[in-house]
Amino acid sequence: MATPRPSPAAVEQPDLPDHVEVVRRFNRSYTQRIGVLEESFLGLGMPLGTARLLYEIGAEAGTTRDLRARLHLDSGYLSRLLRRLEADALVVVGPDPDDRRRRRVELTPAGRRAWAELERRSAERAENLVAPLTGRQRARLAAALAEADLLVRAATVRIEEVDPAGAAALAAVRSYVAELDERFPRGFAVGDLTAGTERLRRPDGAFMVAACDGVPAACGGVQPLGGGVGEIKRMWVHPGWRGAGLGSRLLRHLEGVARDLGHSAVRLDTHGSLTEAVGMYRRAGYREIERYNDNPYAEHFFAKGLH
Amino acid sequence: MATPRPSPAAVEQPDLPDHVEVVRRFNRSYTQRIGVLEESFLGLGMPLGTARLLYEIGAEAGTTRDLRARLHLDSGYLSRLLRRLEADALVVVGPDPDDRRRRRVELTPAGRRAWAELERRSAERAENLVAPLTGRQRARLAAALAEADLLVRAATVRIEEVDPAGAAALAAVRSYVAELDERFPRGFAVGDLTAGTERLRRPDGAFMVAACDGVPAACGGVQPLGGGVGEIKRMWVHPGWRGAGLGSRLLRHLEGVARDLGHSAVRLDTHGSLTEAVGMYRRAGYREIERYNDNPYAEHFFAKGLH
DNA sequence: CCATACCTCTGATCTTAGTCAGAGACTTTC
DNA sequence: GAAAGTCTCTGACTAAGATCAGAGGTATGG
Repeated sequence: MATPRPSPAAVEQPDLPDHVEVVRRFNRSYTQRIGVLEESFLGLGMPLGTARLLYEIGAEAGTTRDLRARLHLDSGYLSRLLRRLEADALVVVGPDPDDRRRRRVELTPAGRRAWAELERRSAERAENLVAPLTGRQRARLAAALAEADLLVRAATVRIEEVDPAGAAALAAVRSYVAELDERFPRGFAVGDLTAGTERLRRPDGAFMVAACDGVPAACGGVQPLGGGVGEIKRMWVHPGWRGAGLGSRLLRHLEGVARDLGHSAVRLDTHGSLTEAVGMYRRAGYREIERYNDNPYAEHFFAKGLH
Repeated sequence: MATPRPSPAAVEQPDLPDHVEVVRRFNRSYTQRIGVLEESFLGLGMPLGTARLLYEIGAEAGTTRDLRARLHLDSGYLSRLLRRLEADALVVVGPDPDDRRRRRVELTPAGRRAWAELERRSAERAENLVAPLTGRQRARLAAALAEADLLVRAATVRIEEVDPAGAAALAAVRSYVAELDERFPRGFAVGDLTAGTERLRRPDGAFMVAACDGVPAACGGVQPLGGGVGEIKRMWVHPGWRGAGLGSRLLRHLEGVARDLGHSAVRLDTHGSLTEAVGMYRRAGYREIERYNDNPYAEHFFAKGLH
């Protein structure tokens, strides 16, 4: 955890330097120093939009549809940009074998070279930034940025309701059971992941996934337990995201969903080896109760009223 | 200091996550989430460039020349933007009394209202970013960003040679002697700040200032002491910048300047109450020597050879 | 007080960014 | 196999960003 340290501006104007002010101050100085350079994304003799598109294709090839979603571009505009890249022989556009209405975009060898050059310049910029710092200061900067990155990403992750048997949900649940299998002393018997998902569906249940850049970051669902009680199931947070409050946020969200579904209380069970989870439930106001099911993997049972 | 924590990506791709990678990763996620919104700088019914200009004028009125330098704009382009703001009655442009070739730009009351609205929206954006976080996490984010801000700013400060009797140098030196007066047990007698500045000029001396956004962050000079020895004088780092390595950087820079000026060693004196400075000199390879002058304020004397 | 340098503005011109309606190709549904 | 829906592309267009040469004021040094 970084030591709160008076920033140069705080010294100048010593009035309430609350969290919002720190964020704004950082935005200004950082975007001025980095963002402005970002705009000369290239000097590759290519306009910004074109370069960004090339960079995105290089990161992961896909259909024009994917690219439009990733970069928030108009279909006509994207089409034009692609034609430009095609004219420069940096990409090839062909029909998607799966659905021939769509078109797939891939880099040519020349495109890969141009992409590598963008990569190189981007890395060079980052290197120039840290160059004047000593090793210790670089480590401090890296630690501070990594911490900020985690929290900013966690703050901007969107929790979305999905089909509990759909691709997004199953990807998250697969990570979940893989971790259980690894952490439980005797492993975890992986059954059919789609079994029992009907109860996690409307009208009596729901399932949520929080994904970041397509990678699942957290998931969890509510299913009916009868008697106006809901049960929170399959709650999981990606190990890399722990400590950023994503779990508490998701838990609060699930409680709200349970309330909307008409439940007046929620229960859940968990294994003792999931210490972070047990701690989080306690902090969130859950009280430990007697065993309420015959789940062989469960050791702790919690409940909370939804007033 | 923030705990190095595996970021979500580091979990996915566990290969060398060096400092450059952390910076690049942060750039991507941060600019995607903040920078993109930054572009819709407002939806104030005003193009981005115009809004940025209005914002800059509001932050500090000045001549068109200043504004051009601050925003890196072409003179013709700026003129056009100003006319637009003038047409909307947000600014008034008039001749600068000091030099009637120049023109001063100021906000009208309506302009101040528009500027306040920009401020409000900018703060709102920062608030929305931290809104999903708990109080503890907000504090962590603020601390991490403040730390990163300090280091990034320190890394991007440019050290420039200036006239030791010029405005930039005197502003820094004024801060320097004000601090000496405050920290020395019996105060510091402030004389004429321009006295003795000739020796800090070429060909035998030099004076450097590191300024950030017009505010002096650090200063220091070299003057001849005779016998191929240079003396480092008036070295000072703004209190808000200490701990970011700016002092060591400046010191190294001054040693390089002294070498270029033909000196083979440097000396300096300092007061015992400036503990940070004493520590820094020791870390930079200076060894304590006998008193070499009659400076009544000096208690410690250092020297270092310039091989 | 004249020559020179400086400063801002205007007009002309160009590129980039972004939007929209509709044509044409393909897929799904009934 | 026709109708309806989906997807990309084209043409037409607008606004914004950016640059340049030169006109016409204003200062400064001899």
